[in-house]
Amino acid sequence: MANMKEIAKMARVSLGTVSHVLNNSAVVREPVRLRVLEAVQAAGYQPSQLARGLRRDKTNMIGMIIPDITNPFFPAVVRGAEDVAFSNGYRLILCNTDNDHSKELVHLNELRTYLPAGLIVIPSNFSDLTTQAESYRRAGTGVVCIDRLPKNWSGDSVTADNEEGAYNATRCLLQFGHTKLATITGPLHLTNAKERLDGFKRAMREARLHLAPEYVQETTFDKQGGYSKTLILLRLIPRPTAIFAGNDMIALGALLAIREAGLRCPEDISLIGFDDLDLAETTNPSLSSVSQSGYQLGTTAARILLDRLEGDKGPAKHLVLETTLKIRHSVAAPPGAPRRNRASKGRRSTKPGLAEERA
Amino acid sequence: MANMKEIAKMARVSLGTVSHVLNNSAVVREPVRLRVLEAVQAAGYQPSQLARGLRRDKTNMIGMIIPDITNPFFPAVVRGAEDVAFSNGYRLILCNTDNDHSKELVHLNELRTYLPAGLIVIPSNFSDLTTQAESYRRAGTGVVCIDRLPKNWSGDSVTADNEEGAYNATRCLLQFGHTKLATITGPLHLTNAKERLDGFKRAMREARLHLAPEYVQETTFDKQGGYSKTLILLRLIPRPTAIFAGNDMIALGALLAIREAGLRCPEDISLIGFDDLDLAETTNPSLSSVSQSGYQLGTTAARILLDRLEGDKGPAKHLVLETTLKIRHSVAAPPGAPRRNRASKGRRSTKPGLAEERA
DNA sequence: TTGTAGGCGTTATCAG
DNA sequence: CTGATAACGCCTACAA
Repeated sequence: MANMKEIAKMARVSLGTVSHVLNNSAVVREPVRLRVLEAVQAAGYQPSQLARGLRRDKTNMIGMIIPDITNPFFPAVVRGAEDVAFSNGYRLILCNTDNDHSKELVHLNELRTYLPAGLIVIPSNFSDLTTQAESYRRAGTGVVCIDRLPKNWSGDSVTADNEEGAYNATRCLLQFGHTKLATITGPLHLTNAKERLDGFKRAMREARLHLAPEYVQETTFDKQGGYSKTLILLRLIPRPTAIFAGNDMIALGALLAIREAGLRCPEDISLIGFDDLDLAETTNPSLSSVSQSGYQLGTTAARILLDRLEGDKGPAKHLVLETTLKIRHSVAAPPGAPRRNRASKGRRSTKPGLAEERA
Repeated sequence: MANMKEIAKMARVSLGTVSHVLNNSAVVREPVRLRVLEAVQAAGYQPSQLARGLRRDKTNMIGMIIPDITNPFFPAVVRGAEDVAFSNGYRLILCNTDNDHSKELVHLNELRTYLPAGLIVIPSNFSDLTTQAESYRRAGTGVVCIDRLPKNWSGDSVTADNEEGAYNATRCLLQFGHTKLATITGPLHLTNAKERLDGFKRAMREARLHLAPEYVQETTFDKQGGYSKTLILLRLIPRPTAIFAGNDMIALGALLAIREAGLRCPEDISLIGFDDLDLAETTNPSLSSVSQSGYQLGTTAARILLDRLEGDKGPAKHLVLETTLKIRHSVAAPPGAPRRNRASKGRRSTKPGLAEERA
C-alpha cells in the first residue's frame, strides 16, 4: 500500500507538506496542494490508522462491549452506536462478554492497547467497570455506560427510564382490574432489573395492594428463566391473574409455561414484558411490552462520546430515555371481572404524553 | 500505560530481551526470563497492538462486514465469528453496509489501513468485493465470503445449501398435496435468493407441475416485501395454496397479508420460510422454515481465516453447510384435500439424514 | 510557505 | 544468550 513518502515523491514535495495538506496543519500554496491531492487520488492513498494512532496517541476506534450480540435487544444498540460513530469517522470494535466479568476485563485491558477514542459499555454481571473506567479516564479516554450501571458508576450513562416504564405497565394491569399481580424480575443486582421491580412496587403501593413475597420471582433475563418461574407462580394459591415480566424473553417463557399449564393468555393470565422486541408483535397472543429504543440508546451514547472527544469537559451526564407502553393482546381483564372498556380506561390511566397503542 | 522500555528497566535487562521473552523469539536464561515476567505482571503490561501491528505489518483484528446487524439473521453469524476469533486472540471490527456497495467500499478501503489479519464479508447488493479482495490477497490478507457471493467470486466461501434447502421445503409442500405453489424470492441478483428459487423450481419440475411466471414474485428480503407480494399472489386466479418464502422476514410479511385478506394459515394457505429465526417458533401459527445455522456460518468462516493465517496455502475453499427443514404449524394439506397423515408422509418424503421435526 | 528530523512502541537484525 | 539499533508510517515542532 502506498505511504506518505511515495505520495511526496509523486507530488514532488516533501513528506511534511503532504501531511500538512492532509491535516490542514499549515497553509500550503494552492498549486502544491493540488498536486498533492492529485497524487493522493491517483494512488488511492489512505493514511495508516495504525501509524497515525501510534503517533497521535489515539485511534478512531470505539470499543463497544456488550453481553451478547445474539440477545435480540442488543443489535439495535450496536447499530445506533455504529451509525453515529461511522458518520463521524469512527469505527466500532465489538466485544461480547457473555455477562462474564472476567471476559469483560480481558476486553477492557486489551482494548486499551488499541488506544481507542472511547468506550461504550453495557456492563456484565458484577462488572468491575467503575475501576477500569477510572484508568481509561486518566488516559483521557471517555467511557459511556449504557442500559445498566455497575456498582458506584459515576461517569456518563444512558439508560431507559426503567422505573417509570415498569410503573406504567403495572398501572395498566391494575386498571384492567387485576389485583393479584406477580412479577418475574431479572437478576436484581442489575440496576435495570432492580429499577423495574421498584416501578412495579410503587404502582402496587399506590394501589394499596399487598404484594406477597412469593409473587416476586427473580431469575435470569431469558426464556428459560421466565418459563420456570412462571410454573412456580402458577402453582401459588391464589394464583396471580397478571404477570409483569422483567423483559420480553422472560415474558416469552411465561407465555410458554402458561400455555403448557393449560391456561390461556390473556383470558386467565395477563402478561406484559419489557423491551418491545420485534417478536412481541408476532407472538400468539401478541405481547404487550414496555418499549424502549435500543437504537436511540446507542446513538445517544455515541453522541456523548463524540462530544467528549470534541472537548466537552462538563460533569458526568446521566441521560434517561423515555419508554412507551405498547398494549397488545396479552392483556385483558381478569377472569370473572366485568368486561371493561379498556381503551378509554387505558388512556385515562396514563400520563399525558405517554404513548399507548393497540398494535 | 507502561511500555516495554519501562519493563526492561524494572527487570534490569535490555529492551530486546523483554521482546524475546514476550515472543519466545530467542531462548532467555530462566532467572532473567522470570524477572521479566514478574515485571510484566507487576506493571500489568500489555504490548501496544498498534505498535506491534505497525511493525509486523499485520494486526490481530478481523474486519467483519455485514449488511445490517439488526437483521435478525446476522447476529448469530457475527457471534460465531467472534467466538472463534476471540479464543484465538483476534478481535472483530464490525461494519454495517446497509447493502450499499459504496458504503461497503468505504469500509473495505478504510479497513486496509488497520492492516487486519483477515476479512469476513457478507457482500452487499452489487458488491464489488471480488476486485477489492484481490488487492487484499496480494497484501497477504485473507478474505472469506459468506452467506452469499458477489459476482465472479473465486476465493474462500461458506454458504448454506440454499438450493437443497429450498428443494426440500418445496417437496414437503408437494407431499402435503399442494399443486398450486408460489414463491416469493429475495433479490435474484443475490446468489442465495437465486439458489433458493432454483431449488424450488427443481422440485416443481420433478413433480411435473407447471409454474406460472406470476407465481414467482421477487422482492427484498424483508417483511414489507413479503407483505406486498403476498397480496399480489392472493389476488391470482387460481389462488396458490402454498407459498415458499425466500426467508423468514418475507414469510412474516406473508403471514400478515394472509391474515389481513381474511384467509387462514395453514387452512387456506401453507407457508414455509427460510433461516429459522427465533421468531419462527413464536408466530401464530408457528412458522415452518428451512433452518440454517448462522452461528456455524460465522465459526466456519473464522476457522478458514485462521487456517490461512497459519499458512494454509491450499486452493479456495467453498464450504456448503447443510440445512434442516423444520415443519411447524404453518403447513397443512390444501383446502378440500383429504386429511393426510403428515408425520409418516413427511418422514418418507425426506432423504435419509434430513432432520425434520414438528416443533 | 516548505522541508527536516525526532519519536510514538514494537520487532528484527546483528554484533558482542 | 543478550543488548544496541534500525525500521514500520505518520505527525509536529522547528528550522530554513
